[in-house]
Amino acid sequence: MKTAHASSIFEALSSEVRLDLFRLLVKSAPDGLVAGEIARILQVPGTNLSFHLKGLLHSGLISVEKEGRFLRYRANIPLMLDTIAYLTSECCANQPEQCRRYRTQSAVSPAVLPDWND
Amino acid sequence: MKTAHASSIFEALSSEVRLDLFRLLVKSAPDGLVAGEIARILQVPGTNLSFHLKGLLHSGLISVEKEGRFLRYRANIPLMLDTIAYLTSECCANQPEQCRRYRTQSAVSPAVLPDWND
DNA sequence: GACACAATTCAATAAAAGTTGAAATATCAT
DNA sequence: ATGATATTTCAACTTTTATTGAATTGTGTC
Repeated sequence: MKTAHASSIFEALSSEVRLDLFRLLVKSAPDGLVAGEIARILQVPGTNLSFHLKGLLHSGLISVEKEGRFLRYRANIPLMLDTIAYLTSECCANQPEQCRRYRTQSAVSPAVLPDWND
Repeated sequence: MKTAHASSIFEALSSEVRLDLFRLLVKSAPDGLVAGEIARILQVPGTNLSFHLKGLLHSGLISVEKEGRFLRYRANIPLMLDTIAYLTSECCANQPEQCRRYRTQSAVSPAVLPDWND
């Protein structure tokens, strides 16, 4: 995976609306959901949902299929697996041993992380 | 990991400059690099680099340590591993079997992906 | 055909992110 | 103390992203 594509995928996941949306589609796999259902579940105005769906589509993280007058969206799970593989390889580049050393620990002590309720 | 933190991490990785920066720090682990070295390697003006370093710092993906008049930055690899774990769990939520089915395939045929040279 | 429904596009606006040069802060060397 | 170096902060500006209501497109139903 190229860096440009990877950063576009992270860009797509960088909004809480879009992250929630993608997670919802993952949970709804393999059937997916039509736009109206998504809007109702996520409590997002349709026009705004379209905006975010377009962002996810552009990254390739979701796909769409026409179904009568509905549009059905699905998560592109293989691409997510590729993204995970990219992250894994970038994270451990040149030193797989280093990641192995960390793998059993927790990420970081709470004190050094920003407060996510701000 | 909370959704808000996860999306903030993806936000941090959503810029190619910051993604390159993070990858550079991963390759430089565990020593890390001081700001000046990063600026020289990545060919980014110091003032702009500071801006992006702050973003990565805020997400928790990198850490900083004072070293005389230098500031040394390091990748927070455990947090990246947590992020990978988050993605893995979100991606396969409620259907680990589905991800297993995909794992040996390639992500998607090139035709349905946007052109990343645009 | 006329009407209702699903969803998008458009236009306007508000808010946030990115970039740059100049100024400020802090440390080291003489 | 003075000057050089490392890095950040500040202020101004440009660009991009997010949100919303109104208008548009396409499909199904009567």
